[in-house]
Amino acid sequence: MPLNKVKSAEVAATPKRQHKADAKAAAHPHAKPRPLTRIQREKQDIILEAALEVFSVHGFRGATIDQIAEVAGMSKPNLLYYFPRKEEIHRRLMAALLETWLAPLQEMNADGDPFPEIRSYIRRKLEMARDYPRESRLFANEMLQGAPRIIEMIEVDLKNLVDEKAKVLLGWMDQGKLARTDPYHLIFSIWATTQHYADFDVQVRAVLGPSRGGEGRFEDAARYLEHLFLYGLTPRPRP
Amino acid sequence: MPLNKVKSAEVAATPKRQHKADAKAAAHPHAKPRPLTRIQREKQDIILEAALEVFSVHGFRGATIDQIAEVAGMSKPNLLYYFPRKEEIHRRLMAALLETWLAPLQEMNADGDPFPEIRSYIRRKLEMARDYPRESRLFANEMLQGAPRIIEMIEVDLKNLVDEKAKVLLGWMDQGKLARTDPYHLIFSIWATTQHYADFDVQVRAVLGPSRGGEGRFEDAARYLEHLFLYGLTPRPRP
DNA sequence: AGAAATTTTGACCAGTTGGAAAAATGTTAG
DNA sequence: CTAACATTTTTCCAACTGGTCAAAATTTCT
Repeated sequence: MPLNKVKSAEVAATPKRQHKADAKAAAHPHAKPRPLTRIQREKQDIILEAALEVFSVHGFRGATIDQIAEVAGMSKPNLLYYFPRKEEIHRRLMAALLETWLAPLQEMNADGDPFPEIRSYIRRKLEMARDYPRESRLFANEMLQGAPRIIEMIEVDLKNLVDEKAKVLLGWMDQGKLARTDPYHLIFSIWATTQHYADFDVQVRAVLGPSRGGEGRFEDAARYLEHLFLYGLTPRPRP
Repeated sequence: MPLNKVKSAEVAATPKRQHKADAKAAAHPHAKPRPLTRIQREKQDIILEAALEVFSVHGFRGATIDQIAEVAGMSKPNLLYYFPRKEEIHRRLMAALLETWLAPLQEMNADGDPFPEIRSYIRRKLEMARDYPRESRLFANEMLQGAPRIIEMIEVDLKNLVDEKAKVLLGWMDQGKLARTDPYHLIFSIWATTQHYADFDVQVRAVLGPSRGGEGRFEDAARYLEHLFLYGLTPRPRP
């Protein structure tokens, strides 16, 4: 018996009519799902894009289907024709997000040298914060709520990946190529410092002020982080 | 004319009856506000505590008065007797939060030596993440939404404080006591790395696993961060 | 073109939400 | 004790929410 989804055993107190698609799928569990039409793919993309916009700001509970529909430029029932329920939209978004999210770390290569590898990992994460801030906020929102909808993926896929990369880091430390520190917290600190520029963007810009809060802030951040992770704050004698 | 609150000039499309307290205050702008009774102070505290619990998880929009009332153990109308509207509760929470939030940075002392000062700043922030995770999440939630309700405080109070401390850091750098880097991003990185342990707590615990995800994780984090900020990741020859 | 399938709309619904009003119940100073 | 005040409960409401449904409009396929 699978350990998850135990909830389905609950007695359905309210008989809750099912959505057409659900009903059809239940009737013919082996019916091949009709391939998506062009319109279906296009509209689903529009909806997901709009949902990203809304969910990333207000979180799951705070976002409404009406809002998403409005941003997507369609009526609520029309939106619900493509996604039978709010949760479904969010689920799709999160599934896509997790893949994007893991990719940069996956690229960290054990055969490379630690500093180029770590440096370009930081760069990639910082670029993601710059180019996909909504995705970053969506993820943060889910985390703040205790990740109820993705905890399993975090506990399995993400954990496995980090375990693997922590070993890589340990390997480098054993070879004396990297200071001996906690590889897990090292990874956390890279996540934290880079995602900060997406999640706390308002604060960063407000504090930097108009003169330094422009696009250049990402380059400044990259330079600073590079220095921090390489040398820390101890002053070094001028060459 | 004050620059904020311009919205009151909007034509009130719906005549929206005002709350009793509001009406009273408007009628006698100089009437001295009756001092709070014991019960009032106690109940307000209970409500704020409950609101912190709920707002920190679901954000402003996602939280409901009913939820807060239930956590506070009272009826919704009863709660509304103490705080005329949802926004008011949130405002009070944020005002109190900001003070708590700025305190640790304020303690950073220009006359001290940079490393002890920075180290203990990191410690204090990490302790806050450990001891007040809900406050941290409340703050993060507000940031994710673009800080609509506290942007002014961020732009003024927080910015001024950071400007001041950035000067302190620059002073240390000029004295050669601290590596020359961007003081603003230095402060950001301290915020990011420490608050991460509150805001992304689920993730941290999931990735560390049961063996290392216990309370000890904060000590591990402190050790790691100390090393990171002091020396970075460059390996140093053994003494 | 015309039938079949897909997409869109408008009307609708039950439950939730923020909030108001008033009546009922304490509490306290004189 | 009792009048004045503070607190709590009950009832209520309009707007919003997630979601359904049948019919109409449009697109696709033959």
